[in-house]
Amino acid sequence: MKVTIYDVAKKAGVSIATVSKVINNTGNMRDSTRTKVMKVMEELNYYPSVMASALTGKRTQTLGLLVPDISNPFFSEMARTIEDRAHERGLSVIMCSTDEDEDKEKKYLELLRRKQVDGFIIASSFHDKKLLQDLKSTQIPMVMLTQDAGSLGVTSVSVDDFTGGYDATSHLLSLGHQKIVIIAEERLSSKMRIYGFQEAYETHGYEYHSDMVLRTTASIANGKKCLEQMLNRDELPSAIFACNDLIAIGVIQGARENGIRIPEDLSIVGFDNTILATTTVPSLTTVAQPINEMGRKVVDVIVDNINNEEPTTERILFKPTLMVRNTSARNQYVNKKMV
Amino acid sequence: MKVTIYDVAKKAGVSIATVSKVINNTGNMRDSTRTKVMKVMEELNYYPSVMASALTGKRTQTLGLLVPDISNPFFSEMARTIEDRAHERGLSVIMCSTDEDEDKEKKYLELLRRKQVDGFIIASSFHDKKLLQDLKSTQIPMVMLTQDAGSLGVTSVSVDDFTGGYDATSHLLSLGHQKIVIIAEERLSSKMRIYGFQEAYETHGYEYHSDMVLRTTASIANGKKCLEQMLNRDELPSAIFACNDLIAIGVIQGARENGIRIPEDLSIVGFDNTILATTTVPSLTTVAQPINEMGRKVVDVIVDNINNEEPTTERILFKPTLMVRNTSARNQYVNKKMV
DNA sequence: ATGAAAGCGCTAACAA
DNA sequence: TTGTTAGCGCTTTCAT
Repeated sequence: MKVTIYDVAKKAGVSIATVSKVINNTGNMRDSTRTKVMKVMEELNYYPSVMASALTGKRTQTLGLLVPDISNPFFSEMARTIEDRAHERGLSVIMCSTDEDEDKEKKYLELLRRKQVDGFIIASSFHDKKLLQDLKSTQIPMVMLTQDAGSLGVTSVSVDDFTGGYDATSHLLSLGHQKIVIIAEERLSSKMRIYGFQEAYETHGYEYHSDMVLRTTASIANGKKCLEQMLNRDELPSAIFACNDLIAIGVIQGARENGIRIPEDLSIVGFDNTILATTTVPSLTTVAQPINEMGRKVVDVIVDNINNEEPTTERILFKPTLMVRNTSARNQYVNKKMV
Repeated sequence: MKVTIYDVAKKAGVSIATVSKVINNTGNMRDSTRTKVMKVMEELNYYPSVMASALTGKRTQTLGLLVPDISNPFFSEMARTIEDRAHERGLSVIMCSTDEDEDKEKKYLELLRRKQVDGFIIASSFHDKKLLQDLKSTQIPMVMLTQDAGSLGVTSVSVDDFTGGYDATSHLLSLGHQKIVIIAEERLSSKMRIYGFQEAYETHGYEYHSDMVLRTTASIANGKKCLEQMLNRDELPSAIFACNDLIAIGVIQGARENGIRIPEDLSIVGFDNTILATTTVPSLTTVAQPINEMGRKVVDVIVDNINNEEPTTERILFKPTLMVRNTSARNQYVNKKMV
């Protein structure tokens, strides 16, 4: 059977209170006692039960991480740094991929609450804002990741999506592209990128039309689909700004299959700078999010929230960096004109 | 404060025992009672504590997943299917990336035991076999994933690595390559792939030398390093079989940077068939592991183990599939001879 | 059909 | 310095 604190106490000839003290390294006692107890714990291969200790009001030492899809490299890279930092801070993490599905959001949130996680890191956008509101009212620490909390009044760690969108678009615009399509997701972060897109258009003195925006969800297949859709409608622009690398890769693949040369016929800029951006050919021009710093920061913030009474409501914005690689080039049409 | 079973009982005007029964859907009681209690639970927003219930001998309903690195697409794709299936079966999963580091292996194993996970899925290879032996002796259900349990006598879910190695090598050999280098990891699965490699050599009537084997750990950077190392020593073969896609991609990148054409000058075969295999150019010839089926199966096996007294010890082997794409081609040298 | 009470493994006063 | 004891929120016999 499982070794309990009683077994240790008995074998060490002390009370369970004493054992508890050595486990938690609290209280005073003779050195010899501490040593003896530790020795017995060792011998018995004793592991204190986190369950039991959590039940007495201590923490469960686990974090809930909600992401849209852990198999999306952006989130798996993020998860990795979160996991590492969490472990450094003494916490484990339970992962949940919501697919941004309303039922799963609810289900996983409830599940994690039942498991009494010490805090939530929410990188998945919620359809039902009320769920988040409810969660907030429970006082369980929570931090939004990759999406500004905005109205919710909750701490968030994200990249400056507006600027990212602006930079990507400016890059394309200054390359002579005038007809650019932005492929966005249905999330707040995409919305901000669209605003950045719009702002860049206006700054450069061009006119922005809302029909430059295409919506989809993050996957290679969907990126390809968008490209084909444009092709069928004979509306292919000279450049595409995809709101994440997965979609961008899909566009690249679709282009290749249809004999469209990149970047000669079509320029593409992605977002995230995942591993995929460097392994594709041509390598992908994309907006980098500082994944490691963000992952580390989000854990530090949630740990602070767990340890302090007062929840913070700061909105932490990281700086995006445009990584110019090989899928973006000067608009041929403009070139010809100039020649 | 947190809503407990007592709050529900009080408000519903029943005892906690009754509430417990409706939670677990056990025992008999008047329909009206059950309904009333459920209504109160709803109103109070009551979530039974998994902690407390686990303490009374029930399960924690969580699985521990040990992988080398969750940001490796192979493992993140695997984690995704595991997570999904686990949730379907009512379990959550705590992820731990060990980096195949001896200290982390030990630390995470202990951590997960303290958290009383119901079972372990171990996809990370352990340096210290004794840890695994100890774990096994605790009777906590465990399943090895992507590595045959072999001597341990524990259930395992893996791909037939020997055949995978054999197929990849045969493919290359029959393409006229005689000098092939295999880049392997320090894991059991790699070892089996090497044996498959060796077997293919022998079957095809060629001579196998142990200096055809290079060792490294899974990363793009390491793959590139291996390529450069061969280059420096002027020992570049006409084909390389990398034991996973990450390494293969690194080799491709290294080759490109050094002006080596793929597949004209160098053929490459990877292993795993991750998302990377399709996004690189040329697309990667690789040995596919049925990730989804494996992930699903491993959860089903562990759940069975949790529910039954008797631990199983079956070794489940999935069939690998060679995906011939564009990084492997006929050896030029042989071609010329034939012409 | 319902409830009282013991106990799961641990923590934290409070006593001794 | 060490031990006693009352919970923590729940399950589960065993009474009623």
